[in-house]
Amino acid sequence: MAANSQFAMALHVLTLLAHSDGSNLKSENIACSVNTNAVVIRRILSQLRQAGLVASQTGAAGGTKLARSAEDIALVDVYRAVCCGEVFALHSRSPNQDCPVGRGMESVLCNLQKQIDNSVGETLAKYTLRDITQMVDENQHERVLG
Amino acid sequence: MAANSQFAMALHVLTLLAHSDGSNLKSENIACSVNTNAVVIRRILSQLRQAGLVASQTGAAGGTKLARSAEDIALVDVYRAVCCGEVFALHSRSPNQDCPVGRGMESVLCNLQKQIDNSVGETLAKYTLRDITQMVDENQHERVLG
DNA sequence: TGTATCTGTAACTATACTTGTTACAGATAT
DNA sequence: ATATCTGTAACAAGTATAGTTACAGATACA
Repeated sequence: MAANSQFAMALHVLTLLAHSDGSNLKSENIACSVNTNAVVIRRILSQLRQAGLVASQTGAAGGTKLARSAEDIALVDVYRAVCCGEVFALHSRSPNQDCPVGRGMESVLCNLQKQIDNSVGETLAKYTLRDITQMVDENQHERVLG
Repeated sequence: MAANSQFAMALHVLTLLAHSDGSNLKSENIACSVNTNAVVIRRILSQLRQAGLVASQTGAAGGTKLARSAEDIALVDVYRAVCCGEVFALHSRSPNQDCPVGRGMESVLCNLQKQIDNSVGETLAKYTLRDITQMVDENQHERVLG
């Protein structure tokens, strides 16, 4: 239990929801496919709900379904929803401001961080949830590399 | 002390080395600018050394200097050297293989992971250590966004 | 040759983050 | 009413990163 796997789990969850078109899925059933606890799933669903990607219903016969069609959910939307964090972190302690290099590094690194985040976002914007479901269904996993 | 800031620190270290052209820098002095412990710096230098980016000398009057000129060190080289890890992690437990979606997710996610890593690498390949030192020197931090 | 100074690395601690788990209040279909 | 679901708080466990201390080994230099 180390690195953040929320994006991976979120994509898995959404793929399941896309498959059960229209009907509510229970967190318990989703958890079974993802191989984790139902509460972990509900936590992820909570973030996806706040991002407007899914809609949940409480009570008996409740559950969660997609709030938009799979074609209208880009992977970057999922990425932003669970906000996995940055590719690299800045210094945990600020650099020494008495040093010219230390003084200048932070803003340079911060800008670089933003630029990398943008390129990740652009890559993830190329694919929709529908692309993922198709790859999972057809086992045409190569498409994601082409 | 949370996210991996080794790439940020490595870039800071290399920028300092690029400034002291030719002469050895002591880990203690580098640590002062980065605002951390000398051993933390030596650990990062160890990785940069293995990647052939710096050269160290033990003993009195020892220290570390760049092994190549700053123009010949691309940021992607630094990124690979400290191997910060992936943008997102795969499931910590494998998905349920009895579920069609669970069975298909892993390879799809793995391919997506590789593609993202490639786009990060391409972005970082655009800049060299010289670009960083210039931005730090001239405070033309905007360049990294242009 | 002896000493001071530096690196390289092991070992340990502290901290923080992620996940897993239990528990329970609130909502809702039947 | 009751069974069944979600939402969320609270806590435990595992792990990664960074910080720190300690010390062996290398080397310049008096």
